[in-house]
Amino acid sequence: MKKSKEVTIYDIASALNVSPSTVSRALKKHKSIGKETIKKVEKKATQMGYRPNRVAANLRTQKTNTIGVIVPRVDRPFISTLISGIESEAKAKGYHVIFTQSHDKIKLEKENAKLLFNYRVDGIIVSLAMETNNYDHFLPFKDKDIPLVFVDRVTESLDTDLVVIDNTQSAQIATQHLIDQGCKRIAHLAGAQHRNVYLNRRKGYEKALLENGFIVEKKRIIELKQLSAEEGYQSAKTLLKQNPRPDGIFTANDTTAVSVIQCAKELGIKIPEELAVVGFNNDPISTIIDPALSTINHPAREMGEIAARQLLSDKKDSIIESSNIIKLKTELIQRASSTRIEK
Amino acid sequence: MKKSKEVTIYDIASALNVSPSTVSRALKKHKSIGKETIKKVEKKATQMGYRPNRVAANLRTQKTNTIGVIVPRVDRPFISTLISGIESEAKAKGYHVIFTQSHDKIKLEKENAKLLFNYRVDGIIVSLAMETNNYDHFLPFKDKDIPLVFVDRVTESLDTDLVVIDNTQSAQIATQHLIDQGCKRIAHLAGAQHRNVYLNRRKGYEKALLENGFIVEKKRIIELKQLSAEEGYQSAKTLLKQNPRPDGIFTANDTTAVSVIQCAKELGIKIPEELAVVGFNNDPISTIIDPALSTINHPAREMGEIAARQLLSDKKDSIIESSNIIKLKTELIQRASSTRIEK
DNA sequence: TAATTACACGCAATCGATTGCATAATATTT
DNA sequence: AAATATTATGCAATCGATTGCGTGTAATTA
Repeated sequence: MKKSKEVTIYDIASALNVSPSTVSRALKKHKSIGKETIKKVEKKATQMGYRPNRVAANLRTQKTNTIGVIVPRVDRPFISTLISGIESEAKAKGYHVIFTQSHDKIKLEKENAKLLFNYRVDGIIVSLAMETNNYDHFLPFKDKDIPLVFVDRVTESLDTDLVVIDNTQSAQIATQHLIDQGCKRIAHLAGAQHRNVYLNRRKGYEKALLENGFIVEKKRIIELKQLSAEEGYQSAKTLLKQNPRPDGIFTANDTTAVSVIQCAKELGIKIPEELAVVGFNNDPISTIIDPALSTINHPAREMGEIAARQLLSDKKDSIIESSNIIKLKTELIQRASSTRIEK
Repeated sequence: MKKSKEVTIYDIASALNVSPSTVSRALKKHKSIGKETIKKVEKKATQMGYRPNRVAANLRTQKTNTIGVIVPRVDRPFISTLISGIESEAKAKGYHVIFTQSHDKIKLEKENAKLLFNYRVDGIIVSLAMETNNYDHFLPFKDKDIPLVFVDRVTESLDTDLVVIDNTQSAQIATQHLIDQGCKRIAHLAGAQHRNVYLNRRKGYEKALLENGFIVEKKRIIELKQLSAEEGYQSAKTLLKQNPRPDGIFTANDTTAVSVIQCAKELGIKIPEELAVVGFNNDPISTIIDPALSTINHPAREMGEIAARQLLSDKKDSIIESSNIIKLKTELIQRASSTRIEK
């Protein structure tokens, strides 16, 4: 198999007896090049099978038209939808996406940040690993003025743009909803408390309780490291053995909410009559579980799109050096798992 | 905000009074460089905050250490897991991944192929768009001897490596299972028949029927364009209104299988007693639906890993110019939706 | 001591496209 | 007709790292 040689603008140039600069400009339809020449060059280029070498162009222009993405892992509904949004928006603006996974490990997150930097991406979008508690690996980006946007799992410590939802308010609404449905003993399955999203969801839960004259009871709050199905199931067991038993549970994600429902079903506890459940994320599984799960809809795709838009918006123009915190709206989706009172 | 200047090997060189080539080699721990010098250079490099410019290196070496990926869309369990596998394996071999989505449109697939080519990726992995029926946009890769691997939704027409599962056999096993459970009238929700995966699943379905002395009835096979939940629901309605009604359904994916179950439940049809259902993919929803869905487990992550491994394996060494078709094993996961006879 | 080998490093070209600064040719204005 | 503007194109440096080839010095061998 013969590998055909790379065709460059030099080849086109000599075939046409013009200079490489003319070819370069012609291919960009630069106005200083004659119409005839442009046509000639374009024709020859396709005829010779020319393909512009972006690597060379990138080196010269100091721009790669590529953005890097670091997420915990792509095989989760929220993240894959988020990424899909990022990719769509980036593509619309002529950018490509290099994505990497941290697998929720700070070590991998650091490595990825380094590699993306070395690839000279024009910006990066990050959703932090569960583990991450130090943010120095992002400093080189700040130092070089490379746009950096955090999404969902964020930190404010770097003074960058943030795209988030109002976790506190969402959780408060979810909890208030349980209260409105007549729940008296509401438990909460929380996530790692050093991650803003889970901390705020817990805060919202507590806020709702307090505003309604309930007390916050420690034994009704369980913090889970990963919010996995297994953890959810175990915690549900613990909670549902309590006496008196919780009659409502708000969980920090849908995965654990589903586990709660499954566990309750096994124990013969009726949902929503004896136990009302509200999750968070509006994952596909929330509509499949029976009874369907009430949950908070997280606008994943929009978050991705906005993050990309924010990243690629030309900040240089504006004199204001603001670090925006963009908060997107969520909505409570009420389904059977929490509907005791008909609307 | 002052953007700090790029530090290059030239800067390190002049700071140390050595040549750039020495710095370059020292950073690579080239054996022809003295130990002392290597240490000096490394120290200075970190001290000056040097970050190698991969773009420049890529241009010079004609290698980008990047592989491109084109998939229909990432926000599906199978695909996101596949990608996760690709990324993990690629990373382990020092490669990065640029991924793109075709959204099941050939036009986008073409654009993506072009862009990835222009970025001079070292190889690409593709899972075809639903629409794609012409493969010329991949010829430039073949022409330049850039490794090209198709996964799952493949074509044999380009004589490349393929990573697939045995769809025919899997479908046959699934259908045979329904027969073994006593089903007499087995229907099939099929996917677009010009895509190998769906064609073969249908073939396997038919094969099982014929081998058991059943006849293949057209009215029991419905071809769906997208295999979406809505399509699945509508088709289920159609099938379940037939007289006599099917007592078993094998669907080309889990999404539609779940729709079938939901539809049947609404119609008061008992599963699995009156209707046994088997899906395909082993998506998360298959364990959430009640009754749990029997399905074919698709080794998504392994497929991604193997595709990447295959792509990056050094073919140059081997004299044999084989285009491998790697077939991975699947397994039938029997759950309640099809269990009439206790094992 | 002379000759050979090993070691450590520098020179300069190269990868392919871009672009500021000429320059030549033609067109327009005065 | 001379001066100026416009149009079309070329020259050559540049982006930053890599690498084949060459060379000077020190170490080893005959």
